[in-house]
Order: sequence, then structure tokens, then C-alpha cells
Amino acid sequence: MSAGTDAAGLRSGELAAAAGVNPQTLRYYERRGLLTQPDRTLGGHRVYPAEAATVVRIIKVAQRLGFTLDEVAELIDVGRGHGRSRTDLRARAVAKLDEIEARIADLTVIRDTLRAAVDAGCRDLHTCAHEPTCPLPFAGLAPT
Amino acid sequence: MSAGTDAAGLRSGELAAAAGVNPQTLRYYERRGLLTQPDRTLGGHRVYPAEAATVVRIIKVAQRLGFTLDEVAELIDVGRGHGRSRTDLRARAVAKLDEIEARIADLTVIRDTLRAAVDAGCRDLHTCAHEPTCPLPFAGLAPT
DNA sequence: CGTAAACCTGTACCTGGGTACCGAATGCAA
DNA sequence: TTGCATTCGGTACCCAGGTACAGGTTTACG
Repeated sequence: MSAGTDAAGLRSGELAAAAGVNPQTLRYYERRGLLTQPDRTLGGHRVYPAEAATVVRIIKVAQRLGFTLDEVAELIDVGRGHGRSRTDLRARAVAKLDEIEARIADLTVIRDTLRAAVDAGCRDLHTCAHEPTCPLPFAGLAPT
Repeated sequence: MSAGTDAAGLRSGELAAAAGVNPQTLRYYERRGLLTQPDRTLGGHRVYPAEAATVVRIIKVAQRLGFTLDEVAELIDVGRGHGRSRTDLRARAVAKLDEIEARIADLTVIRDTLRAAVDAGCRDLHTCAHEPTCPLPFAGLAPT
């Protein structure tokens, strides 16, 4: 008896529903190299492993966070031996980590600033920024 | 003697250079309502106040963080009495704050995950995710 | 005053990330 | 085995966010 937990196999529509995206999007991701080519039925229909849903969810979340699809590809695919050595992929992961840290730092500044503005009763950010009343350190953000 | 520190007045090219964007982008932002209509010379050339550079920088940073231009407009313009009352704008600011918190939380999860993966020597995220060796809680991310 | 650089408006185009539509082929179930 | 849903591939379109170009004025320098 083959243990059924693993070998399920989703069809594109099912995966799309499970991950909350359009079926077309899956094909698009595949073209972009974000999803590995799934197995096919004899007739050519895609059959995804159950884990694919996780991957798609990762993609959507990372994207909401401001990563481009290419960046997400790097994030997901940190490795997969695309001509790079293992050491190199570690380096890429670490670089991504730094980027993420930077994003968090920037967001934190924005959050603190906005919160300060709210607390101080500022009516809008740029007016506020020029009054000594509010200490808005927007200049201190990552200078592009 | 007119104190020169304040009344400078940047022309579009200068502002663009100062803020690190294309001059066309400034006009675009103006059309989108992100930059208030600047004064003009007699001949019709735009003259921006020095603070405009700060605004543009705010825009670029917020954008890198994944906000749309419309959202950035809301962020910057939290107030400016666009037909809304002061109480309402406070609410909008607070809502934005929540969004930012959520983004930070998501990024933090990603960072921790990625870091764990690196530390654990995972070669790529999705392989890793299915091995009990790495505790990758990707499923726990914001479920779209 | 002449002239080059910068600016003006307007429109057209580009990239990223999808989505929609097409007609043909497959899958599954009665 | 018939039949309807689903998927196939391919191409075309959509929106956001810019960027470029055209053809004409304005500014500023010498």
C-alpha cells in the first residue's frame, strides 16, 4: 500500500486555489523560473507536488514585502546549483539577509516617525518635518 | 540683505539631481498629486522650495519598502485637509502604522527563517522546508 | 543681443507583474 | 463512449511606474 500522504499531486487549478492565485499566474511563475517544471500527465497536464503551495505562498509574501520576482527567485532558489558553488550560495543568502535587515531598519524608522507624528498631533508629515516641534528624522533614511 | 539660507528655490533639474531622480519623474509625481504644485517663474518654469527634496526622498524610500504611489501619497499627505476631518486623518495614520507593523513582522519572519536556513546549512529553502532538520515556519506567514 | 542649456507641454513608449481570451486537447465520470 | 470541465500553448491585453522624444519657450551667460 502506497502511503497516500505524500504522492497526492495537485493540478494547476487546485494549486492555484490552494495558494490563492490565478492559474495563469502559475504558468507565469514557471516561465519566470520561480516554480520548477512540474511533472506532467501523459496528456501534458501539470501535476504539482503538494509542497508547491508553500513555494507559491512564499513568493506572494516576499513580493508583498517589496521584492521583485527576480529577487524572490534568488530568495527561494538560494542554491539549486544554478552553476554556482555551495559557498557562493551561502554568500547570496547572507546578502539577502542584509537587504532584509536594511528594509526592516527603514520600516522601523518610518514606523517610529509616523508614530511620533501621530502622537505629536502632526497634521501632515512635510509640514511637520520643518517645525522643530516634531523630530522627524526622515533625512536619516537610506539615501537611495 | 535677504538671508539666502531659506529662499533658495530649486529648479526641476536641480531638485531631480538633489533627490536622485529623473526630472520627468518630478512632473509625474506632480500629476499623481505626490508633489504639490510648485511656484513658477514668470516664464512658467517650476521653482521648488528646498524641502521638496525631502519629500521626494520620502517617496523613494517608502516606495522601496513596497508602498504604492497612492499609499505613499496617503502617508505623506496624512492630513492636508483633502476634504477629511482631523480625526479621520489620525485614523488613517494609525491604519498605516498597523500596516507597517505587519510588514515588519513579516520581514522579521523571513529574516529569521533565512538566517536559520543559513545557519543550518540548508542548500535551498524548499528542499529544506520538507526536512525536519530545519524548522522553517513559512506556513506561518501572513496568509495573503 | 545672441545663443546654448535648461525647461515647458504633450504624447508615446518601456518594464514588471499579471490576466484574459483563443481554439485545441485531456481527464474524469456517468 | 460521450460529454463537460479543466488544462494546454500562445498571444494579446491591462495597470503601475516611469522614461524618452518632439517641437517650442525661457533663462542665463558672455
